[in-house]
Amino acid sequence: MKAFLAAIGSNGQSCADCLVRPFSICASLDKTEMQEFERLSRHAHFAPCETVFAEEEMAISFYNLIEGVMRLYKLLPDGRRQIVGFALPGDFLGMTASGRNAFSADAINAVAVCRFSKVSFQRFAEDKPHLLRRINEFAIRELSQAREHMVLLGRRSAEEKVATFLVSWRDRLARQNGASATLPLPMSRQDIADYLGLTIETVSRTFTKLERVGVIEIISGGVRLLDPARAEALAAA
Amino acid sequence: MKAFLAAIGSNGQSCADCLVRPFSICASLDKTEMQEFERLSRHAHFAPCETVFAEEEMAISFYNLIEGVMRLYKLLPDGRRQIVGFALPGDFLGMTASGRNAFSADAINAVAVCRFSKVSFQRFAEDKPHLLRRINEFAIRELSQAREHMVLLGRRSAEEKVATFLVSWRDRLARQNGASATLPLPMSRQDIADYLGLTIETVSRTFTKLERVGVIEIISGGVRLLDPARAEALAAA
DNA sequence: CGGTACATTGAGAGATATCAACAGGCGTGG
DNA sequence: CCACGCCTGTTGATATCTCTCAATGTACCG
Repeated sequence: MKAFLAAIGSNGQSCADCLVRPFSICASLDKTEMQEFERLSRHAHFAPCETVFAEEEMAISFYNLIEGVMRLYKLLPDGRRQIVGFALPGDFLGMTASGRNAFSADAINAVAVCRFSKVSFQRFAEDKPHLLRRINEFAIRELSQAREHMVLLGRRSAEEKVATFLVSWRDRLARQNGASATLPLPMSRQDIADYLGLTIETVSRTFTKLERVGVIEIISGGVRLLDPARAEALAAA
Repeated sequence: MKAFLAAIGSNGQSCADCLVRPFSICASLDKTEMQEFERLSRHAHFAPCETVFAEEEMAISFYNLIEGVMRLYKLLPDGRRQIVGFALPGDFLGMTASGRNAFSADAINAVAVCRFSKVSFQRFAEDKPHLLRRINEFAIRELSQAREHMVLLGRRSAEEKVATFLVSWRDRLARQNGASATLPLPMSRQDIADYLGLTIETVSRTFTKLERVGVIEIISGGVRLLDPARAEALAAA
């Protein structure tokens, strides 16, 4: 299962053989731009649970996630946590409205990123409308995901939340690896709970329930989607 | 109270005396660009409860909201509704990832918009990186609001939700009209409930409770914030 | 083999939803 | 100008879902 997720992404040193390029903002760059762009970037690696950046911190870098999964979250003063998204290879992080990060980002498993200083990135992007448009598309896609998630958080039951999560996680992974009934879930139950606005116990119970009715099989490090049609129905659109 | 909200925005025919320009994407345009831009736009008016555009519909226009308040919402197949935001004068609507609207938009009170066909807008914006960047900023700001709202939906109690809503609604209005203890609430209790992921009864009870403890006074068409500090404390950051 | 962190399961409490009745404001029409 | 009806909002009683607290189980790692 680990190998499965590790297969997403690239350990290559060069953009030329970067496996996530087609999914990343870099896909908008031509060969020459790419070479210039490559010189601006530094690879960085993070171990599981390491923090890549924290909320409220000055945001001085952009990141292209090239390998691994990250959790993006916000904390309330009393420690309650809401995970606002999981980042997968190809995702672009670091855009802010205020200059400070709007959320924190941790590595869930081993993570590799391309890091760019904002100033050099912005100088590079300045006169490249195609890159700006691509970044804009990414922002709009995230916005659309965020709104979809608001519906989940505000209006769905626990069962619908979990089913929706599994189905859309499958769909996201499928875009990179092709379809599979076996879903790796590198994040903990607590992460899933904080993503869905539930407690860990409710998530656990709901998983068990879905297994009992034959929709999923709980396996080490993930689940197998035994009855995807049923799961989609439970997700209620 | 109606006059209060109507004062936001402009009935003027020309961009030159448009009151929302400094808040809108137009602020990034110089005088010449503005004049060209003006020729691309058509004013349109919507009566309370009229739908400006609907989810899933092909999105062929962009909109600058210049007067009034709109509710932006998504529906589940069984009719459950989640309001993903309220739009105020200056807000820019119509960006999509897929070409289809990700949500529906209704006028709450009398609404005036500048409407642009996407094709002419995109032709106009093509070689204007400053406009692209401005639009990008708007998208990122919305993204940041969306994530803040996820925290509210997933992790806050009813009382915290209502208090947070009142405080941030006040702050949004203050940005346009200056601070005031009197908050117009042009949206219905049902709208507020669907925004906060609650039922109308819970919203009503919570308003009453906040009034009983002296935090607000419920008045026709809105509330008066009697104890803003207390409201902020109840909002839990 | 024991410890620790994570996950599951159970019992009970509590917050919010649901169902139902009532009140108040506003416009309409007599 | 008043009465009626409708729509929105409020309040109450009860139900239910999810949370909380607690115990047990399980996998991984030293």
